[in-house]
Amino acid sequence: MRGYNTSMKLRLSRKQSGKMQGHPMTAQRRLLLELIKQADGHIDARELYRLASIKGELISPATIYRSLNLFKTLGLVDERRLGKMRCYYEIKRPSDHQHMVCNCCGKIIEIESPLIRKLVNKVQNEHGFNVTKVEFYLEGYCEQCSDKETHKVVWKSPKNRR
Amino acid sequence: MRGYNTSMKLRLSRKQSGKMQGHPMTAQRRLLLELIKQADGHIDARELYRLASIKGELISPATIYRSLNLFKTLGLVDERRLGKMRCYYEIKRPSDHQHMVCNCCGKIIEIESPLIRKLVNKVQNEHGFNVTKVEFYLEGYCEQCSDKETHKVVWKSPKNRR
DNA sequence: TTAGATGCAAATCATTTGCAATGAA
DNA sequence: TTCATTGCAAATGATTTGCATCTAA
Repeated sequence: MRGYNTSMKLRLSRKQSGKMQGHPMTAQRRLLLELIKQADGHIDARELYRLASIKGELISPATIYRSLNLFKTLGLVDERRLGKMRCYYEIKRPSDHQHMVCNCCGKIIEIESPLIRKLVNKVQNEHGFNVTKVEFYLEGYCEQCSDKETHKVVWKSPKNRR
Repeated sequence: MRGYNTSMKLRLSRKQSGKMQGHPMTAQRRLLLELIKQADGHIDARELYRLASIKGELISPATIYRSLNLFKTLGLVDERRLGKMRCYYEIKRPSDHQHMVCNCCGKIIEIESPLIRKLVNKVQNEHGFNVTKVEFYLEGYCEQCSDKETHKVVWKSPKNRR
């Protein structure tokens, strides 16, 4: 029995869809999914908050984390922890791909190789282990940064460590 | 093994060695390294604190973390983050080995395969990326737990999540 | 003697949670 | 209507840091 909010409230509540696998599709969830898609992979909670804010849609951190957890549960997004950094989220894709992060510029490079699948299968058979998640993560210096020879300096920067 | 110490102070300060690559070898550091060695891999800060306490040697968390960081810098230990869990430490070893963790019982299985090195080399060459750290981590269910069919229940337990 | 280490408590940082208010279906 | 979601603020839990006090070399 209340009308639309004119101020900081979410504008894009168009109710463009019904439920989401049994869970209500809210404006916040729609926007978050949207942002994750647009981000083209590798976006974190903080960045989602920032982008939403820029769009004039303030979503509380609690909601962001709760939504991300829901998306994970529903299999809509994948969560990756790259190094000691916070978690990154990306729309779930069928292909196996892993990541490589540059310590210097922070660039994230995706890698894909049949060797990964092969390795997982091998391990799975040898140990009778039922693998549900594969995390192959490489850290180092990308081509450009390897030339700069500024590693040590930047590598120590708190900015890159957390 | 307990109760042989009356005061809370560190007893084993025998100054059994000089410096440690330029850094003073203190009783705390000696004990921590000792514990990490005895742990036979995969021990975390909390467990180190607990084990030290049991021995009657109270080492402050701050010192534990500071020591672990030093050990890492000196290349004495390796730090691994297994899943969302806290970091685990192990004495540095020459061989490449990675880990597989059971979601159900928490067991940590080490895996080793020439495929890993092969994969890293391949990626390195293809992308001109200078790899400094390899983290290959598998999550799933070990042989025993796969049979139990109690996955869902235990899997959700907060105990396993953090 | 003295640079560097320790302990303590307070500070960070990411994430979670309790609860009352709000909103989707 | 009704139950799930949201926002807020407080709680958590791991790790870090400032500072005064110790201690290895």
